[in-house]
Amino acid sequence: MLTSVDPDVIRVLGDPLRLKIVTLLARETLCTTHLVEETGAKQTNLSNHMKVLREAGIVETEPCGRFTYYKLKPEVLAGLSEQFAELAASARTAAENKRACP
Amino acid sequence: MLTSVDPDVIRVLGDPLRLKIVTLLARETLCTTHLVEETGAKQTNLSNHMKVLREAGIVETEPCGRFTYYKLKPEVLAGLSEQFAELAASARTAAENKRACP
DNA sequence: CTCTCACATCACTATCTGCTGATACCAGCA
DNA sequence: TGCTGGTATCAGCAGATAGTGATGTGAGAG
Repeated sequence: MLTSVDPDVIRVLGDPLRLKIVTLLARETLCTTHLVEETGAKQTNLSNHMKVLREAGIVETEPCGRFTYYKLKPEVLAGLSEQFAELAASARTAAENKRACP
Repeated sequence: MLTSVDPDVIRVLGDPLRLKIVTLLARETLCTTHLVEETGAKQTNLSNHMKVLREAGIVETEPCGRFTYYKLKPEVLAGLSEQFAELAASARTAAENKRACP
């Protein structure tokens, strides 16, 4: 089945800074301070983006004393991967399915 | 290797209407008239989105008389799928890689 | 040739979105 | 209990973006 991908998750990942955050978090679990160092972005800006990522269900927070650790939810990325794979597979056969000119 | 995904392609796919177009094109090759029928969007609006999709390298155009057929480039979607799969795989091991609090 | 139709481009507007500084909140430490 | 440092929230602004109507272009049909 061609389960249409959720536009919201993709839109959230479409921002360059957020995608960088996700790439960093794919390597290790980090807290905001680390992300500030790695990305060079302001803390406020990062906090906003982390909120967006959290509300999109892409990351989870894990308080650790005064720090907040962020970890990726791999199943979300895996789901995206699968849905894009389905789209790609379907697209390969779509070349012959040309609807007649109206 | 953790090849970072291209934010531009993802951002382009993040728009609901564009994602719907891509989903439709994954099923069959269509021209603008068909897309207007299927999506209910104005022709001008669709033309704008098709331009964005074309410039992002996601679709190809194929003139057919007065009509313009759009077809997906499956390799782009397949590439996305692969990159998200890599991110997901890396994220699964990242839970243990917790950097120490600063 | 002229008209029609499919599509692209232009100009404009309303809205959204990312970034920032100021500030509030909250946990641990002295 | 007051202080400090890490994080979240708020308000505001500038730039980006989606949508729309008017218009241009180009290929076929009559």
